[in-house]
Amino acid sequence: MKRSHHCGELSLNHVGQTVILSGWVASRRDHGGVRFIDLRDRYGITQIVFDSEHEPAVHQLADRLRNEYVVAITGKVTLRPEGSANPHIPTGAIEIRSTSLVILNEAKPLPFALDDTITTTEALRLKHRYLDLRRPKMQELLQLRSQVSHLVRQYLHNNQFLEVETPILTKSTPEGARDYLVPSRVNPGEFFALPQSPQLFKQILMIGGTDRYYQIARCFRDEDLRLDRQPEFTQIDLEMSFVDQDDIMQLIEHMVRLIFKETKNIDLPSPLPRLSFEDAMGRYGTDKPDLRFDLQLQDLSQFAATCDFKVFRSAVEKGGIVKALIIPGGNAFTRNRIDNLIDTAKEFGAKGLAWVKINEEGNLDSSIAKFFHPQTLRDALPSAKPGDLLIFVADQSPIVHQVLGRLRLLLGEELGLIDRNRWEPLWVIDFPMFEFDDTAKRYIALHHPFTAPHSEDIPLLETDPLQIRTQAYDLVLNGFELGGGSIRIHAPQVQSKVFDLLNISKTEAREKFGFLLDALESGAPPHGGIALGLDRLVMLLGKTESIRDVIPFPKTQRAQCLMTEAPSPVTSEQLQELSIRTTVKKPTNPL
RNA sequence: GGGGCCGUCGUUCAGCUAGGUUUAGGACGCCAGAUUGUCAAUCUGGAGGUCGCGGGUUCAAAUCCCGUCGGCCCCGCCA
Repeated sequence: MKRSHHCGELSLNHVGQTVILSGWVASRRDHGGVRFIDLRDRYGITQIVFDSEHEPAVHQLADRLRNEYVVAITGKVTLRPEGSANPHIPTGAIEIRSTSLVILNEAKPLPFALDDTITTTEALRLKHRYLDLRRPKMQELLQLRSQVSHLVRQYLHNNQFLEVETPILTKSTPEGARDYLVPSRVNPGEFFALPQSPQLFKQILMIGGTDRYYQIARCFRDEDLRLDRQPEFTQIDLEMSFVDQDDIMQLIEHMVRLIFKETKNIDLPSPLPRLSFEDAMGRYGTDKPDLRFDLQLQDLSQFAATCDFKVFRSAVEKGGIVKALIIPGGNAFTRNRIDNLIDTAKEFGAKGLAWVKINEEGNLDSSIAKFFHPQTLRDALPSAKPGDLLIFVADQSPIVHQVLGRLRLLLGEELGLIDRNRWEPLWVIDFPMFEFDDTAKRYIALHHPFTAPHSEDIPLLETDPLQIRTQAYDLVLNGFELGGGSIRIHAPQVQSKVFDLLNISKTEAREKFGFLLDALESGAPPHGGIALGLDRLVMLLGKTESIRDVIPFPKTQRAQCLMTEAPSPVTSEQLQELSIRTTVKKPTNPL
């Protein structure tokens, strides 16, 4: 019995036809003389009727059906009786009057109900992922993900990109994230690493004349997990030769716009807004601002430098800054709520949080109000209104930005300022090339060490490296970093200068990236690229709150797969063959 | 490495902050019966947990204490 149709496609147009459907019993309703089941497959749900009057034998057999039994059904498509149509499902106008039923497989009672209003713990869903995946919502997300991948392939193929696979077993580069290591049996004591990204290979491909490369690439990072971070994740990875920053950004904008239009009929702005790293940090306190609400950081450093409040003045004298958030309606905040804000600010790294209420009469209401001339403060914060609460952080700028940036997000959430139906993509550009790590007393690369500086900034390599801005760009959507890329360094002298500044010695550089350095000296074209997080993109498009919902078989926060119970101990024979001994005290050896 | 929340029948939740009134309760699911128009079907009946695990306090622990395991969220980390 092969199915003639899917469970989501039958309608009034099919009335009278005899069809065969297969699928799972999603629910059953037994009225004695007549029994109903909802038959579900990937495409939808169709109601099946078993009638004792016309088909007593089939009706009798249907008594055995239980949830998630797998069945094949033959029957005639009929119009539902007057008043019993179900407007909630696409096939709700019709039903199948079954003339034959084959039970293909039975199913044990379920560990959890497969509703879309699922209330069970995620752990249970992950353990029984094969059941969880049957839920229409999960099917929809899988489908969405597939559709996005397909659109990406189609679009890039149409733009002369070659899809190239790069190695999964590759070389460990201890810079950056921790590597997943894979021992090599035939090279005792030596290890492959799983790629954190195909970065070096795609640059090599450009030097190899590939011109345009892409890959939907699995990447691996052995770091701690988060809501939007998994140890293995997928990137839309691409690289192009003989292009500049704008070429790549435009290509990606077109692609992302296409994806949003085709999958969700959403029109993203064209062109996407751009914000410099400096402005993003200054106004939003982060390099991935959520532009769905305003609540910008207000710079009060000038005001602070001349005010009577010592905390503010001395922060500025020590080279720091003072910034504020204007919380609309915050005058109504209770003392308790403000205290909570202060505690939160301290958790985020602030030494304290100053606050001033502007009461309805426009007067300042605060223990520190006496230090300020009300009018001077109002002049410094022209958009503050009676009824608002002002909160201030005074410190070195990274701390001020971090604290206020995170308070901004928190307050945006709490005050309901975020419109869930808005899509606010933007590019963040002109990242600094280096940061100075105070504890390690050395420069570290903000992006990665192959990122090219703006050509006019190259002389600064010799004089003032912290002022160098790069040809790097991050695509940000609703506060999530969707991806980032850059024009790469193709001049070997520039590359080695960068390694010098990063305190990577000639021998070290040779050991780690010798092949790339050789390649750069062998006719490297100017090139650049980008990588977009496919998982995050689908997560946002699918309006689901966790990256785990768009990864069919994700890991828990402890980096474990609850279904397969990976990772797991291996036999001592396996370890011996690999010349490996663990230092774990009580290895729970399986054999 | 650190902080927070959580763990009670298959599921979800109540009971815990006055330890005994709990043979641990409700709902969903499950099992049986009834039921010819439901789609969260309905009605009647039934089975099912010793409260994540270990230890302690106590005459008495789901309830208090300590430890431990697991899940989630966050900080660090993620060039």
